[in-house]
Amino acid sequence: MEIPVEEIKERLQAAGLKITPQRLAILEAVYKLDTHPAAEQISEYIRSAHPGISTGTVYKVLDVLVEHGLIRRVKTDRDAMRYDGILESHHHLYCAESDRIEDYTDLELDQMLEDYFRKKRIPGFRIDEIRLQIKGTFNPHK
Amino acid sequence: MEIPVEEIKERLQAAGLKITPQRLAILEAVYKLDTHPAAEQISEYIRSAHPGISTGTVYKVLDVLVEHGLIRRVKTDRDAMRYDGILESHHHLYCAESDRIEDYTDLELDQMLEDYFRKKRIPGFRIDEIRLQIKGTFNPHK
DNA sequence: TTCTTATTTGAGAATTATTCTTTTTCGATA
DNA sequence: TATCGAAAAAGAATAATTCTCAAATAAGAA
Repeated sequence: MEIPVEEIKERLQAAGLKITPQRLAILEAVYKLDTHPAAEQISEYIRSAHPGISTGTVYKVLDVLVEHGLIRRVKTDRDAMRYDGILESHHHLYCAESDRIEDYTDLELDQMLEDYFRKKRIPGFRIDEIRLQIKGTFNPHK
Repeated sequence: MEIPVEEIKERLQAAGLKITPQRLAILEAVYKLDTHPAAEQISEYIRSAHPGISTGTVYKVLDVLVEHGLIRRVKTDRDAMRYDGILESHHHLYCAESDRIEDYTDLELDQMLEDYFRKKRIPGFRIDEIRLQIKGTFNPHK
């Protein structure tokens, strides 16, 4: 996912956020590291080009970006919070062995789920969004 | 979910685990607290009856129980890891407002998903389990 | 039942991830 | 370009969890 800096600036601005070098660097990092990185890995990545950015800033900026809907949190059964720059509806493949998370997009599936829950309501609950955690193994021994 | 102690002992034994008062208390607590408790809440709960159990032990025992498939981890977008004593296939309703997690069991849905993924394979990935994170709001204003 | 041994626990220090506080800096509008 | 409120830096503080190691104990053997 290669997004030009201009586009990133526009997104920040559209969200009503000031454009700062730190925000640019961090948002760009989330886009580039399409491995659902943790804050730690984002820090590490941006430090090569922007050595001055403090850890606290990374966390704060990530929070702000999540609050303003520019990125998403992805939680695993493991340790740290991870982040995802893709906003389109999608699901995740989790591999416990490798701790890898991959995106899974499937419009047909989404349609099926939407149809299903339009008919079958859940009493006392209004659904905003459905995400599948698909657990399994990458490259299973053939 | 009221499970007799004998049954809990059997489950531990069936998993090849020694029966200790700590394990009994903790597993019982996860069953009783059917609110997807965090380690902290489990600690607090069992301390009333078993004041001596140390925090480290709670974490260690929870790990062991997860490893042996007696309970499950449930992670939210928020802070701490939470635990779930229900092993039957089920999904979760997340309410960001109240931080509540409720179980959602739907065999028809499970069947639909199973049928779907039997036909539509994901290349290079073997599915073990699918969990839905259904995000929304409890008791939406009518 | 008592013994034996590997397993488990307690205690608290250590680590990790994250948040908070204060001061300083800086982006954007006028 | 001056101003002001927002954002960042620094690092202390907190929360959740893990680790270490000595002491206790469950479960099978004798």
